[in-house]
Amino acid sequence: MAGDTRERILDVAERLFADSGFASTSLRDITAEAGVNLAAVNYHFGSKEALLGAILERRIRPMNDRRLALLDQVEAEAGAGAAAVEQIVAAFLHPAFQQVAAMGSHRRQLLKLLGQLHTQANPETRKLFFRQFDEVRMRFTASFQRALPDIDPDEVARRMMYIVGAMSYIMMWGEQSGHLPAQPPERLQQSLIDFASAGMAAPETAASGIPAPETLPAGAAVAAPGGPA
Amino acid sequence: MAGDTRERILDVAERLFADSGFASTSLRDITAEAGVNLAAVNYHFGSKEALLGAILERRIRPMNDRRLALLDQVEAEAGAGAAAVEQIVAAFLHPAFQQVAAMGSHRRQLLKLLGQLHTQANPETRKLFFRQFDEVRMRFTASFQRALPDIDPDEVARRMMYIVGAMSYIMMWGEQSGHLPAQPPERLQQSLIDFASAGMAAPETAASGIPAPETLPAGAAVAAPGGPA
DNA sequence: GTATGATTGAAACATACGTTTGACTGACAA
DNA sequence: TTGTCAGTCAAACGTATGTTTCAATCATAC
Repeated sequence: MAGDTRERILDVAERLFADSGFASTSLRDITAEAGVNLAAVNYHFGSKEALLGAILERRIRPMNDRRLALLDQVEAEAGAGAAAVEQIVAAFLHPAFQQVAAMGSHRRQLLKLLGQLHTQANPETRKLFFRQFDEVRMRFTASFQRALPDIDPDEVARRMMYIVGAMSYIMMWGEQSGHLPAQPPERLQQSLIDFASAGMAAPETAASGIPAPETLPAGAAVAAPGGPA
Repeated sequence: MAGDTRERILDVAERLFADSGFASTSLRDITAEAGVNLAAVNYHFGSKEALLGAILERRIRPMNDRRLALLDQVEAEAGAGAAAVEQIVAAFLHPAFQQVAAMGSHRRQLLKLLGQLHTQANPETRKLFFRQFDEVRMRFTASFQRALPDIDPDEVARRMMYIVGAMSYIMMWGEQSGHLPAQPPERLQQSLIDFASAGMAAPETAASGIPAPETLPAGAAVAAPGGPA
């Protein structure tokens, strides 16, 4: 069992972190379930925090590499013109769905982990990690802007965030929502591509308009949203 | 200081839970910052977990009540016909933005807390809490289905999840993303309404289509997305 | 004023945590 | 055979945790 201990720790820790959160999962939980000694974590990774870093590294990097490769293809096929919005969206979403599918029964874990990153990991782990997304974000934003010259560039960037949010949410909670029939991944992916592409290409509303509910008489509101705190 | 201790605990705990996570925030952190005795939490709330429940109750219920009230208005104005998609979307999103705005400098906390709920709180707190969203979800889904009779009802429900995901994500991370200029809340809300309305009303792609990247030669992919684990 | 019940206070409780230690094991090279 | 060294192991370290205890305090009603 050469690199075996290390791998078992990674596998088990990934699952437990995702299920119960980073802070709520103890090294004793992990090592017990992995059948390794408690000290093995600090021996192989240095600290609990570094273990989290190793888990993220192992999963995220290949996914983002594949996103960039697909975007290269899409843009190459488009030649001098701009790529179709649906194609760019698909290049962004597909590796994530592929990743989740590849994790089999451990679906959702990667994304649950990502969601926890923001609040659980210490700032250094956080920053160091999200830098991995920077290139992906910039390349895709640029490609969208080329495909949608009429949309304000900042608005394009915001809409990319909406897509990330929608993707994360459906992957985390979609299959355990209960009130929705389970879907084959390809169908779900197509559904999200439909939604995201239409949203990304939506015409912009002029800056003036506050939507109708705001203008309705405030008396109809039920309760103030809590104190000032 | 009658109900004062209780309120101060709620305020401080809400902020610390949101910033550092439920498990990572100790009762000593909370009570020290609130200037109350350590035992006050267990006296007033019973347990740390129950404190979390009280925090959520205080914030979520008014927001959801307001959502339903706005939806009532929108549907009343539409009379016999179906309400406009944008109006329904706005009725859903506006109370959330209003809530966030009302929290002033503590923006994001509510939603960070919600994000953590899934992994941090124990299952009972979780279930008991998300039942608060059931009525909102069902009423809005029904309204959307009436406005979009051509879209499969399940697809409508899925798209509602996308909207929730996009909203949660932008509220949690939008303002600290760094690479996006800060926006006045009304603009951000309008931006999200544009995106969400277009996505909700998007035409459905036939079940057959797997998007283009899937069909590209697999050799172009960079790396397999990690092992089977 | 005094009794009563709610609230606060300081201290302790038992447990769980991440990390470190130092002895031990096994494989492989000299 | 001996030496080396990465890896494993049981045990302990110091600290932080949520919770409990019980005396002290406060407001209020009699």
